[in-house]
Amino acid sequence: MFYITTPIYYVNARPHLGTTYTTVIADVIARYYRLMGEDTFFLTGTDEHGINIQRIAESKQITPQQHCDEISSIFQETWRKLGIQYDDFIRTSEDRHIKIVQKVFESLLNKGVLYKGFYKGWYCPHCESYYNFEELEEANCPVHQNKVDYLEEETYFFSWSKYQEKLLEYYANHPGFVVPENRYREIISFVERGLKDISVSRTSVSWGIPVVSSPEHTVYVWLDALLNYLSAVGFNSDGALFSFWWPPGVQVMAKDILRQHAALWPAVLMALDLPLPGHIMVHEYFLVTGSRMSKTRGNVFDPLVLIDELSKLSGVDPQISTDALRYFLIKDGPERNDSDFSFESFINRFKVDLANDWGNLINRTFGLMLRVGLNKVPDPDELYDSEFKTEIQKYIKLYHQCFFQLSPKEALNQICAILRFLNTYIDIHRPWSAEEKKRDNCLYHILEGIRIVSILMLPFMPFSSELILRSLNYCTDKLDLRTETSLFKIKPHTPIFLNLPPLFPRLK
RNA sequence: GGCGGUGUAGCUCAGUUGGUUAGAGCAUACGGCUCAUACCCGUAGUGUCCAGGGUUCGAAUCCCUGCGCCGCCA
Repeated sequence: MFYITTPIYYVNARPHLGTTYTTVIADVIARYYRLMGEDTFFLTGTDEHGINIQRIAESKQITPQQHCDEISSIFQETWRKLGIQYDDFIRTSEDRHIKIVQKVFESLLNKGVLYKGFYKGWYCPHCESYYNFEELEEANCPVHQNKVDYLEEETYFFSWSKYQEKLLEYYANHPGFVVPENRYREIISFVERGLKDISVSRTSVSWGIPVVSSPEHTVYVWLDALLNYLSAVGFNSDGALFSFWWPPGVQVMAKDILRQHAALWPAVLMALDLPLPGHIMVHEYFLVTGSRMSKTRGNVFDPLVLIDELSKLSGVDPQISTDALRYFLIKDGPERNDSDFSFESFINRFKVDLANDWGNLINRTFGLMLRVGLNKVPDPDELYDSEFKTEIQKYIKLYHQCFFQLSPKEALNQICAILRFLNTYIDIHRPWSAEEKKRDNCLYHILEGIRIVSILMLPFMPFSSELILRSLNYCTDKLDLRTETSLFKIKPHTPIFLNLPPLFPRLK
């Protein structure tokens, strides 16, 4: 049983490379677990409340709900095109979510971890937070430089401070709770410096979930948003479903929301007496020539445009371009450090790894078979190469370890190592000039290597991997990664379809 | 200003609890191959491991100081 989530994305903008990266990571891990035979539940969705959305809708002269419907469907469409295999897509404006949030709010009230107080100060609608006068820059928001309003409002506070010690104890007992380790240390240090109770309701925001016992309040967007992880799996509504999936094994996100997920969210769960997620997995940012992607800078990349561009350049099917983008994101994405994105680096990855190494390996193998008139898997004549086996098994083992350590990037690097090994293997055995038996033996091993790489590649590049496996006449239905990657499973004399055009054509 | 992160080859990065000549990929150069998408394979490198000091038989690794960049907070 494995439950994995992405954050729900705020509907103030369309999907971009950053949200795509987070979602692809989660999808890769989810696919991996499914292939490992686990029951897997992958959740993503959209976060739709708050004053920002209210204002955007006003400026577009539509209702907030209309605006949310529009953006939310763009997210769903984008993920579908990127091959994101989510099991559920939750929206915070849905009834099922609203009801749970309301129930949870009341139960937190009953438990005495929420209390009424007053919040006052200068409020920035973009930050959704208050500032002291001294913090303002020329009476404007220090972050956004826009006008701030003096507000004093009644609000509910969550007794975050009560959980400080419990959180620290939990971190100490669960070293892998936040991954990677530098973020784990960061959150400990944050909590050690002291938690202040935080406001979890607003009276000034109408586009939100009303508090049942006090309907002039709406639930603060952060609390609202975090609770999606509960409502999607039937907390307080479907006990069997909930106890089956809870808690999440992995929750993926970018570093900007570490604090909410690694300190606030666990405290809320503790208040509800619920088990905490296994791992909060944090990644870094994509940069564009050294600075952060943002709408105002105008340097935001749309994943669908990138796919389109690649297809135009290479003439490949959009599904292949999608695979290429997924590959690029995992291979070059900011798993542990911020990293620069450029269209050139994307194209370069396509050329070097996919066209030259992976695509070409298949092409040269199939081409050779065609040339010598083979259209079936050749017979190795019982001469299985044990060094070949040992070498590949070594990388497969590492591949699993990398997934276990939540590093899809490193897992992918193990596949690349196999590819290099296979290309070298052909060069050493020279099947094009070897006598027939040796030639067939070599080709058998190479085909087996291609089969294994395709299977290992399934979480990363689902479309192309399936295409290759199908041309090897290899059944991919309910494929189990654990059993299907044992060596020498490809059967001699199986007819294979060699007329596969270059999957990743070389670009000019 | 405080807290945290980070600084390793031209580029992107890996370096496990201190332990021989500091590694990988890309890019570069040279050689080989010619089945293949002018691909692939092999060889070669180059490094003030940000700087300075300290601990140690021994430091990229631990400690102190400074500098650069990033994030969060004030």
